[in-house]
Amino acid sequence: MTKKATATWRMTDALAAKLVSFEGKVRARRFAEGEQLYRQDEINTCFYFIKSGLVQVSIFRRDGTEVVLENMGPNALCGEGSAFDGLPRFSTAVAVEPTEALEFDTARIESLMRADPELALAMLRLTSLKQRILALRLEHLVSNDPEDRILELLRRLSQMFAIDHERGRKIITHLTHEQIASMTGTSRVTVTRTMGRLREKGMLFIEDGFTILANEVDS
Amino acid sequence: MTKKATATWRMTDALAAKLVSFEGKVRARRFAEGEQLYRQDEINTCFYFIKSGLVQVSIFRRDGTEVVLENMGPNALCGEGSAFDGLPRFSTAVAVEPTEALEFDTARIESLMRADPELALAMLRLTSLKQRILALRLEHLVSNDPEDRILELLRRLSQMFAIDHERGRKIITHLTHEQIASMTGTSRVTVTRTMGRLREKGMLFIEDGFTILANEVDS
DNA sequence: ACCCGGTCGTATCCGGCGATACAGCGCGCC
DNA sequence: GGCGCGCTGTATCGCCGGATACGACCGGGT
Repeated sequence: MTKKATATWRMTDALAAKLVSFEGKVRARRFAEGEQLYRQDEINTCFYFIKSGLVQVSIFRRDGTEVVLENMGPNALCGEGSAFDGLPRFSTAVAVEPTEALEFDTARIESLMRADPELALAMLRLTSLKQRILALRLEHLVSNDPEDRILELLRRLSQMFAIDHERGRKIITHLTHEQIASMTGTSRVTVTRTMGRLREKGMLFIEDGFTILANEVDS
Repeated sequence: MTKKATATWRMTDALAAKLVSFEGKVRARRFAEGEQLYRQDEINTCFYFIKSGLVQVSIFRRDGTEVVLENMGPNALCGEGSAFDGLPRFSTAVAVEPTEALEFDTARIESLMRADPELALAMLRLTSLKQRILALRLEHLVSNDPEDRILELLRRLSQMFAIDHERGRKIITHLTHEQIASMTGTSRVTVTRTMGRLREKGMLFIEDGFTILANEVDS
């Protein structure tokens, strides 16, 4: 029941390799637990490639509630959204574990891209992936059915982190019901209720703290 | 009460100019009303810059319901999401008016970007903007309050299309309640109910078919 | 004039989610 | 060991949005 490794996002190894190759050419940074990489509403032009640690990216709503967008683990990129369009950041990123990251500055990215034209393509592929994930989350959030919302999250985790298991795909990321609630826009109670129902239906199993998504449910 | 000009998205002029400058270097295409630019689940590598016309981008859910992502009007880009990551398209784009577009192929984009390094940067700025819009929609979709969901849409339209008006910002895009419902994940009935409430509260006015968003509501 | 399709307004009913409260439980910490 | 904290499982209740149905209105077409 390791509490660690709760990441909910990562990129393909090829893209990660491309970004890692800039080690030495960009600033290396370390963030302590609880330190912010960037904060909602501020304007700056940096984005971060996470080498190790864990960063929670979330939006704080007017009413004070927090919407968790992702937990970015090793080999994830964050902050590139507001780094490029020059508008205030729409999310906040805080390290929930000690974190090592590479800091790219879009003010200097042009010269980096000139030196390595593949960087631009890699970035585009990556932002495209993020766009896809966001659109799919949207698709399921318009539904008010919590089962739908939660299954979408589990399927995504299954694709990104799960390993094969006799009864399905074992998701090696552990999220509390409260975290799931905050990512799916439901209440904590509804998450347990819904996951209970899913278990009864045989779409889901719990084994020593890990969630197993039945194959036939796995899209 | 023109029925036309129902676009819900456009980009800044500077970015549009950059893409228009490729006229002649990429394929020009025309789509008849009802024709599809691309279809959900298929794989291909093209994306489109819309010169004139109107294209509806939507996701069809398993249960048959349709989630409208955007109505792309002149100076909008669509399809770049699945063009770059090589995965099946997550949305369908169909021309709802006769449409002229420039067709970019990511298979050839590398040479285009080499010829004009600014293209990559323009694309990144654009996908970043889309990421922002999607994230903000997400922020409000997690809320189950229809008022919240609908105001988010209206604010966005206000920023993109509205003109100043004595009582607020006049949104020159006309959407039916049904379209709003499909974009906000509520029912048609709830949209009229909610907009009625907003009108009573003085946050909203209707004038010859156009919606006016009161200034103090305009974020 | 007539019909008709699309849109907006409104009523009723039902189901299910959110809020709240509380009980069991595992784990870590003093 | 004992205590406390965070997580999970349930119960109750109130409220509100979805489904459905129906009527009014408007514009276009024949």
